[in-house]
Amino acid sequence: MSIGREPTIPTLAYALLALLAREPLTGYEMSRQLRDPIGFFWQARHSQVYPVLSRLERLGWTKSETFAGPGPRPTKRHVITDDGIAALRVWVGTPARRGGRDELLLRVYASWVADRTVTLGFLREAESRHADQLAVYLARRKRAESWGAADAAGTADFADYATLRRGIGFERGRLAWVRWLIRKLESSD
Amino acid sequence: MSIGREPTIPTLAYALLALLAREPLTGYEMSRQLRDPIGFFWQARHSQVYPVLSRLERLGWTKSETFAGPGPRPTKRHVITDDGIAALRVWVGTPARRGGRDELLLRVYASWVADRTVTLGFLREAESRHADQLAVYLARRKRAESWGAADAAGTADFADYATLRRGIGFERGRLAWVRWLIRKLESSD
DNA sequence: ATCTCCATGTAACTCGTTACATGATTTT
DNA sequence: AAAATCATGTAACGAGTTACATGGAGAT
Repeated sequence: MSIGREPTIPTLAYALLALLAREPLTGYEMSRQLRDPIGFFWQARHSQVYPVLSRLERLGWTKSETFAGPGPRPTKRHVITDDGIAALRVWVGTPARRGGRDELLLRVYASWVADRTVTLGFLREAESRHADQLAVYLARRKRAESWGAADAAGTADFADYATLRRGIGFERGRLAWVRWLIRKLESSD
Repeated sequence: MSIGREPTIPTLAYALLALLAREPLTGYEMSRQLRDPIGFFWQARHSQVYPVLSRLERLGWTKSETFAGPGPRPTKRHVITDDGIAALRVWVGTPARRGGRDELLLRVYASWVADRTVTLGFLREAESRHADQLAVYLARRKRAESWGAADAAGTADFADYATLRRGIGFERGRLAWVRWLIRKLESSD
C-alpha cells in the first residue's frame, strides 16, 4: 500500500506501449510514427518520447537491448513485457476524456472581425491541405483493403484500418464543411 | 546575439479576444464559455484564464472596469480595445497548425490487446455520448436558423453558426464510425 | 559542400490541470 | 443543511515545444 500519490502515467506512455505491442522499436522509430501513421490522433516529439521510455523501463513495462548504432550514443531497441501489455489492456478500458483543440475552428469563430479575403484565404489553404490528406488516407485504405485488413477484426492490422477509416471520415467531413463555408462567403456580397 | 525576443502570445489569448470581440465579459463568464459554447473546439480552466487576462491588459489589448461583486474580491468586466481587435484580426490570417489529440482513437488503435467486451463497452459509451452531443447541437442549429443566422455571413452570429455546423458534422461522422466499428466487432465471432 | 536520415539525450521554457483559498447568494 | 452559482486569484505540478548537443552514412 503506497500512502503517497503514485505519480500519474501520462497518456503518451500508453501511446508508446500501443506501438510496442505491435513490434519492438527504437525511440527514434516511435517518434517518427508519432508524426505520420498515428500522428493523425496523437503526436509527440522525440524530446518527449525518451524520458517516457526510461520511465516505462523503470516500471518494468518494457525492456531494451542496447547495441552499437549510428550517432554518438548506442541505439536501444525497446520490447514490451507481459506487465506492459497488461497495463495497456487496463488503460484501454478506462474512460477517455474528450475535448480537442482545433485552431481552424477558433479562427473561423473569430473570422468575422477580419476581411473576407483573409478568411477565404485561410479556408482555401485548409481546403487543399485536407484534400491532400484525404488522398493519402484513401491510398492507404486501398492498400489495407487489398490485403484483407477490413475482415481481420481483433488484429492490430484491423485496428490500424479502423483508425484510418476515421481519418477518412474526418477529412471528408472537414472538406465538405470548408467548401460549404467558402461558397457561403463567396455568394454573400 | 541575444535580441530581446518578445514572448509568444498563447492561443488562449486569442480565444479570449474572440469572446470579448462579441461582448464585454468577466473572467468567470469567459471560463464558462470555454466549457460550453466554444468548448467543442477550445477549452480552458479559470486558473488559466485569469493570468492571460492580466497579460492582455498589460498589452493594451483589453481594459477592465472593476466594481463590487459577490465573493471576497471585486468583479472585473473586460472590454476589448481597438488594438485588441487589430491583434485578433492579424492572428486570424496566420496559418493554423493542426494536429489534435484524440484519446478514443488511441484506445481503438490499442484495442486489439483487450477483450472484445471491453472494447465494445467503451465504444457503446462513446456512441451514447456522441448521440447526446449531436442532439444538443441540432437543437441549437434549429434555434440559430429560426432567427436567420444562416444568412448573416460576416457577422458573429454567422461565425457561431458555422462552428456549430462543424460540430454537427463531427458528431455525425464520429457516430457513423463508432456504429460501423461496433457492427464489425459484433459480427466477427 | 551541404542536406537529410539515423539515433540518442538534456535544458529551458511555456501551456494546461488540479488543488488551495475565500465568501455571499440562491437553489435543492 | 448542503450544494451549486458567482467571482476572484495563487501554487504545485505535469504535459508539451523549442533549442542545444553529438556524430557517422548516404544523397543532392
